Amino acid sequence: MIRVLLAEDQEMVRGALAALLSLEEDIQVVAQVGRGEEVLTAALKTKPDVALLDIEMPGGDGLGAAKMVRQGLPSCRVVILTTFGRSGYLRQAMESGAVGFLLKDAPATELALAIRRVMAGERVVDPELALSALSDGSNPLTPREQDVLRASLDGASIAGIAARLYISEGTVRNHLSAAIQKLNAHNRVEAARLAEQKGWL
Amino acid sequence: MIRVLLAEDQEMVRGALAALLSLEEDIQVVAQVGRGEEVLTAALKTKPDVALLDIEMPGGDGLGAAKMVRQGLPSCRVVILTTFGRSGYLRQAMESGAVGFLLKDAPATELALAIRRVMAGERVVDPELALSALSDGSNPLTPREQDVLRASLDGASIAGIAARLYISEGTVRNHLSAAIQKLNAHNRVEAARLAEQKGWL
DNA sequence: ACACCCCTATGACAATTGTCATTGGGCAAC
DNA sequence: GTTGCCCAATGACAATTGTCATAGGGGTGT
Repeated sequence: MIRVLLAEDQEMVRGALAALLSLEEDIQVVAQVGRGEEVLTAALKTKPDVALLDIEMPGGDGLGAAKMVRQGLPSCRVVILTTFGRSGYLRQAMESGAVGFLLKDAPATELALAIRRVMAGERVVDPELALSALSDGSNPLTPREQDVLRASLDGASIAGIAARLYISEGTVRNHLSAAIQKLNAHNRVEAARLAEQKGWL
Repeated sequence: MIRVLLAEDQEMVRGALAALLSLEEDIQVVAQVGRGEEVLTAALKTKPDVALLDIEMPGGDGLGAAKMVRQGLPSCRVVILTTFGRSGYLRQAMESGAVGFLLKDAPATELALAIRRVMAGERVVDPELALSALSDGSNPLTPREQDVLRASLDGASIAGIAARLYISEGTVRNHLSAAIQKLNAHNRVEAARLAEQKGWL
């Protein structure tokens, strides 16, 4: 019996995935959580064989949770299950010690298969996504550039960003200008959109 | 036996929801589709009692599909199941003839309950969301203002928007300026974000 | 017929934004 | 200890963006 921990913030989706997995004879969902920070605690308590983690969650994302699980319960294999096929996410997931990376777009039948495959010691990654992660290269943005772009996402003004980050407006404009050029964008909004799309923020 | 049509673009979520519903003795999923344009055809062929529709789908959104189902198969009750609790979505859903509006954040147990309730002739809407739809009022934006905001979402320049809509740059700036004021924003990006968040685009 | 709103457009002005050159401090690699 | 990178800052300049007044055409409703 494969013991699975399920982390996913949308309750209805989580419950539905649990129902899906419960149809499999050899799989048992032993824990369900809806927040990143609850993952490790639940893992330590229930000792699952596989942790199935969403990335976007309140209270700490699934990538951070993956790292903590690897540390605190090395016997547990981590599989990321996410909506977005962002190359940066895949890269971070692998660096965090995940052995699987699934998209919610994939057929429902893939889920149980993937779980069995990681239990058999294989890695499970959509080959197309793996390719795009390679061709996209790694994140070219410095930490500060990521900060200013993240702060640009909701339409804040330069003055607003500067205030939020406690730096001068000129510095904000310098970072933005650098990011815009690295990403081949024409303004900060496009740059922020591009960076987010690749999972670089 | 309640016959249900399921429309949801993420295959894994769709399959999982189907598994969830199949656990109920009195519910049967008779059709599954992943695109808006497939909804009506499938509904006419399988004559479901309830159509469970996601909003964001490729090939025509769930709100348009709801209207078509109401027209083509009046006996079928439409329930919207969506990630985003946007007041504009709720309003449009009701205008499209939906009798239920569920969030994917809601507990998984709610789903079957909601289906049974709409079959009993009730309407099912999150009360909190209904309130915010009332307090938000209706969409204050003119069609053209919505166009320019939608075109602003991806960070296009004024020149780019003007080209896309075949109007002069000056006109674009007029529409944007009007929208910014109506939404109490400080620039077009913030305005676009606010409008999208309310389901006004 | 008239009022009203929407769309389109222009010109002018002010404010914000993006670019570039330059400086200086801190830190890590070699 | 020198090189290189990141961060922060300033000033100046150019480009883009937002505001406002104004105006004509088209459609709707009364």
